[in-house]
Amino acid sequence: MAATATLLGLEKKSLREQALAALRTAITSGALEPGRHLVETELSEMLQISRGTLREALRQLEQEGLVSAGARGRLSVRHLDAKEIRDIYSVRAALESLAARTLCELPDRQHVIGSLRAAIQAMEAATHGTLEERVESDLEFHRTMCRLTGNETLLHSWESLEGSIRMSIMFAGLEKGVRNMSVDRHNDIVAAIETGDATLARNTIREHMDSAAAVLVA
Amino acid sequence: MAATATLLGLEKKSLREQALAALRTAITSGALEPGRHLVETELSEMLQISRGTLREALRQLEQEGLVSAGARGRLSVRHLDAKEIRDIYSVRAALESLAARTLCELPDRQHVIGSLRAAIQAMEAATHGTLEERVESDLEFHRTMCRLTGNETLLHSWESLEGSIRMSIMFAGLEKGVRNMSVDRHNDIVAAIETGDATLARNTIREHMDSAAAVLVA
DNA sequence: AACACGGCGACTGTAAACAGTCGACCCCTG
DNA sequence: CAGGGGTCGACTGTTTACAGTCGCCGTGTT
Repeated sequence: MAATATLLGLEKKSLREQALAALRTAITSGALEPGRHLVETELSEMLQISRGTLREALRQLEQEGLVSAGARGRLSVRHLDAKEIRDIYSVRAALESLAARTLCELPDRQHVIGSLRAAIQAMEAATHGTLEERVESDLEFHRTMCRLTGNETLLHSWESLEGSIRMSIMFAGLEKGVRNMSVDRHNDIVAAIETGDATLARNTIREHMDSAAAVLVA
Repeated sequence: MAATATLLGLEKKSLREQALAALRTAITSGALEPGRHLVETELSEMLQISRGTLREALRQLEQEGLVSAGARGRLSVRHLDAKEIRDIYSVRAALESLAARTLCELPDRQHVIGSLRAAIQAMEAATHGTLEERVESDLEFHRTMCRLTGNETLLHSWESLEGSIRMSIMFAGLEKGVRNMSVDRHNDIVAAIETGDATLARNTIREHMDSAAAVLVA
């Protein structure tokens, strides 16, 4: 039963994880605006947790690049300019290109294709949902792609970047983000993977990323 | 003066940073062998720091992939098998390919070439040093390459992977690691960047990574 | 002998207290 | 009025103490 609960993601989350999630949401939603100075006592009071627990969460956030350290350990919400967004998307493109290429090289891609198609359906289902839901389903597709490679390191690296990606979308303005989630584009990616042509898949990903980044910094 | 001290890296390191460095060294040197269960009270006593401070360091280590979490927050030193090493090197190759490609696209690469050549000279100087020094100078070359792109996100991602890379080298056995640092290979990389041919540079990096990974898992 | 149960020890999760440091502001002085 | 010095307040760095939980082991029962 315990195992089932774990598999279903129902296990009690530690306060640290809750705090981490809450802070991520607060930052990517803009509740904590870029450049905002983060005061530990303030946050611990807001989240109703102790500073020690909070600090652990902040370390992870720091590692994810959502908060940056200033003088004497002062933390503030990271501020992204256009160049940084392009840089983030360059790295994202590199990682997802690897993912696509890896998937192309799998002998049996049926299961992969199926999972990706399911993720796209989830995106379609969210088409008329809130913006947050649409972004979420979009990221879920890409995360799934990385996960399906079976390369844990790749998945881990992508997830470390995920916060920055979310922030890019947030920072570039919410309306702009909408165009970033066309279902067609994602179908192209799946189709490319289905053919098994690694070069094609890589180029499709790269174009997808380039256009997404272009929209965000336009 | 304070700025100078900072630039020279002379600023007082916090206990957390010292602990982090110590733990990284302990793990990559094998003092804490893979699979080893990490007990907080044990480590805090060894390092002469409090558990709270230690836990912050452990969070970072976890994010870097050097330690993995088991049931109920139990941490242990990550165990790498051959597949994982290949996976790590796949991601490394993707990141460094991006770095090389980015450098190729710079209009003025003279400064870059100079810095890389200097890094190679440092490697040559370390040829007859200890194994640790050779590995260090090797990694320094690649880190420099990432840094010179000016893409902070890329550098950050690479540094997040650095611990895993070190662990790969350690895990695969120390003797094998030696061949991993041929100066010639690195000269090839610099030469490729100098030509400005992004495809050539990318392929050179990829070959370098492939052969390195092949040696490690042989 | 097998099994259920209860106490115990080992660890992690969390909180609260203590210490040190830097900057701002005010007062005092020339 | 300008400058020096000192006090105060706001934070972060670090430690110590407390609570909860799980597994182990011995014990008693059948």
